[in-house]
Amino acid sequence: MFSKATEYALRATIYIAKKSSAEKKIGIEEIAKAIDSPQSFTAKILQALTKENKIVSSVRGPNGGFFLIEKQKKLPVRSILQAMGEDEILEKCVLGLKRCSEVQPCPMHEQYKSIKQQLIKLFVSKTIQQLADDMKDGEIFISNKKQP
Amino acid sequence: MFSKATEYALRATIYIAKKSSAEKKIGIEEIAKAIDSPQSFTAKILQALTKENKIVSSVRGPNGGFFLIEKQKKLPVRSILQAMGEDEILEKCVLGLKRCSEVQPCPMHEQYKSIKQQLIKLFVSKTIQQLADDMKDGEIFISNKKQP
DNA sequence: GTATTTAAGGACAAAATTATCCTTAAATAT
DNA sequence: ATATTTAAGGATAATTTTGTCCTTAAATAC
Repeated sequence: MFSKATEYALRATIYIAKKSSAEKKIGIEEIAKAIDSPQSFTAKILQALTKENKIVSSVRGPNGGFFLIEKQKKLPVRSILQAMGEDEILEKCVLGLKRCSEVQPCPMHEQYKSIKQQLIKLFVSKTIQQLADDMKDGEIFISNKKQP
Repeated sequence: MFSKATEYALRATIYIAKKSSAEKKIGIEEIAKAIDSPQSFTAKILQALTKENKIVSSVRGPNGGFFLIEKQKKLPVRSILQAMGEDEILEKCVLGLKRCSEVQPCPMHEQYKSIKQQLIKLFVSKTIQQLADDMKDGEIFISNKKQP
């Protein structure tokens, strides 16, 4: 569905939301290990998400790292897709037709329509915070390692 | 959602299903023009779909070209994804986690589950034939050109 | 048979994506 | 001030995806 970059962006942001706060920031090394992603590449991605502090916040130096302010935690998950420039996936025609629409529908359009709407709704209604909160019980994970 | 290659594969196969038969085969030039795809690249893709005549049939020489036999028209759309090696997209975790499952769900798993099921159902239940048939009325299209 | 038409197949090129590494800048601690 | 820690940023490399072009093979037409 999404590119690796966007998958890493989603996982990293959720992990940061869960594990950190303005008081307890979190470093790139821990993040990359936790979400099982290539560290340097993930750093680049977080750099993008941190641009203008849109999705993620960061500070440099000792005890520095990444974190989310309250406002950022309340962002819909879709805003991560937008920041990654991969938002159009949710709107796109399954067959890749530029003109596919209600006026000029492709053969999949009618049936795919409701699935698309649900996808959009999911990514708009769920906030970063909510996903992080869901993990609190320890029954929901964001790692590729086998849970004990 | 899908790679360009798979988008072209879907569009080309549907177009062939609609426009051709064992009696009236259809050439790569017409196909590529009709579905608005790069001709040589599309040829390569059809080559793959024609391998072992799995999804598409073809013959060379004058009046040769591509076509579908009845058996092929009845294949589910998903078989095109499978032939393109992109079938896993339907099953994959949205966050790209290898271990995401009912036992070890990611934070999106529960909500994405039903969307995934609908996606799979759509691609399994719809046959190539059905998509081609839907276009018969001239109210459903597979082109990027503006309809008059 | 020879020429023509059309897909098959191989080699290669361009572009995008994924990934690494090194230097720079900012913040803190001493 | 100096050293240390950590993200920011730039350069570059590897891989995958997308795309083109040319030759070969098969089928038909003559």
